[in-house]
Amino acid sequence: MILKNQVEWVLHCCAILAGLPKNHYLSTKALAEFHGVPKEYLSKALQSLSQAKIVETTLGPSGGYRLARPTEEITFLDIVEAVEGKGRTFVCNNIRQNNPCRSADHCDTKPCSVARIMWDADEAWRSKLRSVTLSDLVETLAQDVPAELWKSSFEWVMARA
Amino acid sequence: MILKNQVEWVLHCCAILAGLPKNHYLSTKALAEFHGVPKEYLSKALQSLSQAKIVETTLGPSGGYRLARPTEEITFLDIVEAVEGKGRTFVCNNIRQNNPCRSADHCDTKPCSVARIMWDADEAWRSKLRSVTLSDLVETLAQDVPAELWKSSFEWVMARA
DNA sequence: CTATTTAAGGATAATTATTATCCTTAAATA
DNA sequence: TATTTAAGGATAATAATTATCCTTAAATAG
Repeated sequence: MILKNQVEWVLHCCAILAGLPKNHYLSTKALAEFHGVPKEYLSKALQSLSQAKIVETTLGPSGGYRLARPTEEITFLDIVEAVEGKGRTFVCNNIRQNNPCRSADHCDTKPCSVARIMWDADEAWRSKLRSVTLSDLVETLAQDVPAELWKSSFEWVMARA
Repeated sequence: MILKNQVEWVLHCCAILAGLPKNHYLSTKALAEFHGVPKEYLSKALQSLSQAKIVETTLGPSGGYRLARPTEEITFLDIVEAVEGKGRTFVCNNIRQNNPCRSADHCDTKPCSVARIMWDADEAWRSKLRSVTLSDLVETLAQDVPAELWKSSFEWVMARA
């Protein structure tokens, strides 16, 4: 069970968009080139972000993407779910219904115990992702990325935004 | 990103094995029939449990599987990892290395910030699964499953164990 | 000793999900 | 008007999941 590589891509894209000055847009082309990923396929992932209202777009030259909300109001969960979907990692097929000892009219009152436990773990995962915002990420990156590289990357982006 | 259906199967199988008296084994055939799942494929999942030392086996008539440890010492994480592997759900391809502003000899000191956050969420998931044992599951099932069905299921199993 | 039952594991096939690529359309803009 | 862009449809390539079938060797019952 592995997340799509698009998740990694859009998280990094959002980090870049987070550093963009107001009223600037960055194109799929620039984002794909910056991260060294295929433009057409990245485009699909960015469309998912757009549908999820995490980014907004404009067309034409100097068009592209920008964040739709302040960085403090965009969580990792928002971004991950936009690409990966909101479904749970554990799907309960209710195999307890196949128990040969069950009467045909047996009716379950609660979800399966196994599923409840697995879903609790899912929720712990979600909860953790919900607790981290893009703002937090930018803060961490600002500390981790050498000042030199931080500056040149910003300039690279601004030459295209 | 969805867990294998084998995860659901083996969790239910372990619940059944947890109710087995000492020195009894239950075969793949019985477990597959009880849960209404394909015997051959379930067998692969049970082999994984065996390799993970969660269950132990014996051959021949009246052979099959039994738990290798007390129920309090088998966690959901043990079982899930046996089938699903121990890898993380987020794989970092380190796309920051593709940043065109990087000098060729640039060397990262820490793992990528994005990955660290995603891995924290993975760990929250694992941690939750590690906190629940087979013993806990059996306790919950004992409350959820009607006494009638509980009894008849036990008898069904014992007729084959 | 023999026939049967069983788990283990190899080989392979079918199905589904992921990872793309290409093309058309319509909007923005220079 | 020509160019640039996102959106979205269609399709293909690759990989993961979900099986099925077969052989081998160990345990056991007769």
